[in-house]
Parts: sequence; C-alpha cells; structure tokens
Amino acid sequence: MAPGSRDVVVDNHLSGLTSSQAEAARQTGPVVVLAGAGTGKTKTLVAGIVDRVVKRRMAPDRILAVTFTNKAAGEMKTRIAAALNIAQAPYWVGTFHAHGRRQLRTDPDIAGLRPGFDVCDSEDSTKIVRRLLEKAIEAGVMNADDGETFRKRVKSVSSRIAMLKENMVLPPDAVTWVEGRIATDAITEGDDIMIWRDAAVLYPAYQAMLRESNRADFADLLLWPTVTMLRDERYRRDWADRFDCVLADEFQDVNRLQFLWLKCLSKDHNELFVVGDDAQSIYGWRGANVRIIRSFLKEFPTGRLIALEQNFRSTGHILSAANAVISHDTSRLEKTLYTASGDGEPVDILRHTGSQDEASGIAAEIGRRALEGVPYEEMAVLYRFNHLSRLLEESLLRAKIPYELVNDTAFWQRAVVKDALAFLRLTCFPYERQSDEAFRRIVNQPTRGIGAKAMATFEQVADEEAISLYDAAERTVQGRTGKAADKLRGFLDVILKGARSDEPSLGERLRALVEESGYLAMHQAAGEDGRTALENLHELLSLANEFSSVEELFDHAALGSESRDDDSVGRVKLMTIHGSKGLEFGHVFLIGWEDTLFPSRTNIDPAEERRLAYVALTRGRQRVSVSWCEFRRGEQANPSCFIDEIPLQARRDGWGRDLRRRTAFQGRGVVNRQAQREAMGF
DNA sequence: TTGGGAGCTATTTTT
DNA sequence: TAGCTCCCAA
Repeated sequence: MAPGSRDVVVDNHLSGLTSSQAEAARQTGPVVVLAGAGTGKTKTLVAGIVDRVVKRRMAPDRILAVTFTNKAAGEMKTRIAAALNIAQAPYWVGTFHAHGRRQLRTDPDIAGLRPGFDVCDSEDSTKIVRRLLEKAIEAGVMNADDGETFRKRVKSVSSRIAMLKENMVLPPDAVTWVEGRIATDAITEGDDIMIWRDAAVLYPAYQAMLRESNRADFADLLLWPTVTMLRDERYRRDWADRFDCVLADEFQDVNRLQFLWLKCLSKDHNELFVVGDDAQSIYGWRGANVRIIRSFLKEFPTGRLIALEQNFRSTGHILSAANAVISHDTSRLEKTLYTASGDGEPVDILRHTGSQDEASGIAAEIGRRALEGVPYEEMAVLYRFNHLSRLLEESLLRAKIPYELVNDTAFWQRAVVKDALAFLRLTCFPYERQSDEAFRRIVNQPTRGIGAKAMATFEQVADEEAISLYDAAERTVQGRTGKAADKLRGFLDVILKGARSDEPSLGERLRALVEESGYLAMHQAAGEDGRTALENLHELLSLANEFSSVEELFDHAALGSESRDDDSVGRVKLMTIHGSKGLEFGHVFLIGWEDTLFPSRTNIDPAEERRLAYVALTRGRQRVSVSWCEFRRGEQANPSCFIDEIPLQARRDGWGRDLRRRTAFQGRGVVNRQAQREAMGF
C-alpha cells in the first residue's frame, strides 16, 4: 500500500460531507447526532460506519447498527455495502426486533420458551388479552363496564402491557409499579387508571399464556435478552464482546427497553453513535420516549452532541414555515434549519368551502402540475387521519390520476394471508398448544357450524386435559353424528393430511390446504367481494415458494423483512403524515389543516401534534400546499393554529377553487371506484 | 346455536 | 372502507 493511501480513501469517503457531518462520522465515544429533516442523517450514519471500518479498522461484522423499520434497514444495508464496496451488507445491520429475535432464538430459555417458538404480532397479542379479559369479567374478578367499549378496552389494555414491558417491568412487579405510578400522580386520568390496573393484573396471565403456547410477542424479543444481560454479566459479555461499536438511527423514537439494550451492548467500549431528531418524535403514543435523546448528554457526560442544520432538501420558504411552527415547542433541543438554495415558491395556503371541494381542488391541482411536467410519483398528499383519503380517492379517480394508497394494510397483516398461514401453522403443530390461535382462526372458515358454544367445549376439554384445541376437537367429535360433526371431521382430516404431507414446496402445501378445506372456494363463491382476497391468496402462494422452511416463512410473516419495496412509479402517493416520515417529494399537499382536525385534540401530548406538522412540512422539496376547509362533515371550522404560525412572507393565501377553474381536469358523474381502478390498471 | 344482515363508528401504527 | 356488535330467523 502506498504511503498515505489510506488517508486518501478516508478523505474520499468523507469528502462529500459537510464539516459537521464529517466531524460526527469521525467522533469516538458516545455521540448523538441531532439531524434535522433533510440534513443527511443516513448519509452521516453510513459515513460513521465507513470511518470505523476504513480508518479505525473495525471488522464490518463487529458493527451493530439498528433502525426501526425494515425499509430503513434495507436502505441502510444497501448504502453501507455500496460505501464499503462489499457485496453483502454486514451481518449485524437490521431492526431492533430482528436483532432481538436473533438473540432470543439463540437462548429461548431466557424467556421460558422452547426452540422453534413463534413470534406473534400485535393482533395475536390483542386476542390473548381479549380472552383473558372476557374470562376475568366472567369470573367476576374484573369490572364488566369501564365506560369504554369492550373493543377499545381490550386494545388499550394490550398496549399497556406492551408499555409495561418497554419499561422493563416484569409480570410479578406490574401491580406494584402501576400503583406506584398512580400514587405519584404519573397516571391521573380516571379511565387511564382503570386500564393500567387491568393491564397490571392481566399481565402475568398473559405472559403465562404466551409461554404455554411457546410464543413471544414483539416486546419479548428485546425484553428478555435485556433483562438477562442486566442480571447475568457473563451472558452480557457474551453478546457485548461481539461488537466494537453500536449505532442507532431514529434515536428519538427509542423506548427505555431499547435504550437499555443498546447500553448493555456498548458499555464496555462506550462506542455508541446515535442519530435522530427530537423535533420529529411522533411515536410517543407507541412508547417512544423523546426524553432519551434529549438527555443523552446527561447520561453520557463525556459524549458529544453534533447538530446538523444545513438542509439539502427544501426551499427557504418551506424551511421558514417549518422552523416557525416548530419554534413554539420550547422543550426541544435548539437547532434551526437553513439552506444554501433560494427561497423558492411560497407555501400555498389553500382555503376550501367544504371537504368535497378540497378533494376535487387538490385533484385538479395535481392534474395541472402533471400537465406542467411534474411526474406523478413526485407528488404526495399527506393527511392526519386515514379516512381523509376517501374523498380524495374519488376525486383522483374521476380526474383519471393514478395514485397509490401507501400502507393501506400491510400484506402480511391481511386477514386472508393470516388465515391461510393459520392452516399451515396448524399442520405444523396440531397437537401442541402453539397452534391454538391458528385453530381458533380457521375452524369455522368456511362455516362448519362451529360457534361460540362448540368452541367453549373445545377450550374446556383442552384446558382440562392439557392438550391442544385440535386434539380436543378430535376427541370431542369422536362418535358424534350429524352435519356439523361431519364437516368438522372433514376439516380435521384436511389438517392431518397436510401435517403428513412431504411436499417440499410451501406454496403447494398451502394450495392443497386452502383448496381441500374449502377456504378457497369460499372466497371464489363471494364473487366480486372475494376478488381482492383471491388476489392476495395467489400472491401468498407464489411468495411462499421463496422460503425454504415454514419457520422462515412464519418469522417473515410476523416481523417482515426489507425486501418488500414496491416503489411503484407513475403514481401520486397518498399516506398519513406518520407514514411519510423519512420520505421526501417534490410537491406535497397537506390536507385537512383545520382546528377541528389538526392538531388532534385526542393526542395526550399536544407538542407531538406540532412535531407532526413539522414532519409534514419538511417532506416537500420544491412546493408545499396546505389546505383547509370552512366546513367539514357539516361543522364549521377554522384554519389550524399551525397555519397561523407560518410567517406571511413565506406563504401565499388563496381559494382552492381559483386553482381549479384554471384546469381541464374536471371529470363528471358518479364513479364506481372498483371498476374505474381496474379500467386504469391499478 | 349459528349464521348472516343491518347498523354503527372510526387516531396516528415502524415491529 | 372495514371491522365490529347486535339482533333475529332458521
């Protein structure tokens, strides 16, 4: 190697960076990079990795890098591999959950699980809670009416249990912990107190249920490894010794559990590099704790905070609008975005008379910009609530503008997909309680006369004999005659046949199951209603063939993976503001900015709504249009307080209808959305 | 006891 | 739009 060649390489890697970015990448010891929107967050993180590998000679496989989403992890992998010029990204780059799963799969017993445990998603967790709550009410242990609908209560309790886990509270300590929080007024609201108490009481039973059925929920994946690392120094060293440094993205969204996990793994060398933006913390309701990034330096007094403030994404006007809105959040870490590019177009503030008017107005404006040469995929409409997309969809269809509803319902979450997988899961472990949830899901799909009563019998037999529901059903049906019994026997036989199958292709096995069980026929018989279901089913069958084992398939279904990026071009994107975090578009339309909708009154933390507005505004590169309606659902409304905060010199106010008049994009008549979608090929 | 239809109501949703 | 809950007929 020629003298100095190494430095040349380093310079090459850091040369495309600003001085703050490069400084951050070169930092040793604990460092928090406070990276405003569009300031090159991921770029800096990747540069940090490159610096550690190239200059500090760390082996790529001894670097732990975590993110939250599969998409972000995939992106990070690609960029790291490219930057290091290696074919495959380092092994330990992935989501918190994927890492936790690896750790737990290595030693399932730390969570009281056996090898081959399943990971259950929040829907499964909620179902467990629902059954426990029903039982508790039935037994008179718990209040029947809580002032809330049962459904809402179940959801709330389920999410509180997850929050307990994220606060490192173990089942036996839950009641004490919650009572302590109530005593210190950390929990005050009447309803909230009840929900927390419910959660504390049900948590041990919930955990027992998971163990019994050999399943782990999302929080378990990180909880038990962390608890064990804190308890057992040898275990901790075993894991911590695998890494020379630890990096985390979107650090403003970590919860206490994730932070402790990171600390356990980095405390020996203190090489903890985190990147985030407290002004973009919008997941507090999901357990994210923005105080962790804000107090990073208190936690690590020797650490460094480096702020990235030069924005490379948006125009000056967009940034001053965003800065103005976020400046009212006084608890945030100080930082002000600036740009070297010009002011650009002012932010349009569009006033509409009603929501119908807004929808057609926005659609028309999108059409007009498309005529001006803006590609559809460069435009996005963002809203606070999912239901705001409805009217807009209709207007877009009418205007023949292709669009994509992002994150409608994730593929693996869809009922058909979960049903089909339940068939497969049941064939894997018919005689183990691990498959009980799968059994409940599909015994009566299609209907076989198995209702609440029959299920209660199966549950009872299963509990008494300590056998699986499948087993219980098999025993119960023995010797019975009649239509329902025959149908049930048919179902059980299909499962048993599937269990004995030595068909190597998972797609084939699935196909046989859904065909023979009548599940496929059920959807076929539904005609138009079953069409999407059939499409999803077929997609699943071909997707299943890409997996070499059922375990792999199930893991993927629960946690997903970064491979599924369908960046469809030529379509306007419609999504919630939450869904847009981390993305950018040339032209952004923000709808429904009324005092009745946004800020949403139901958010416990008003500052979070403000940060949401900040995220929304900073998605746009060239143009941002904010729209509000004088009337929505018959109620009068005023512009959102966030609109008032946008400085006059950065905005241009006008009526949405003035824009609409200038365009030829108005279609006519009522449309059948499904038919039109098909006609347009999407 | 089941199954199906009517009717109601919706936060946001990385894993 | 969808996903539940409630109610009634078979």
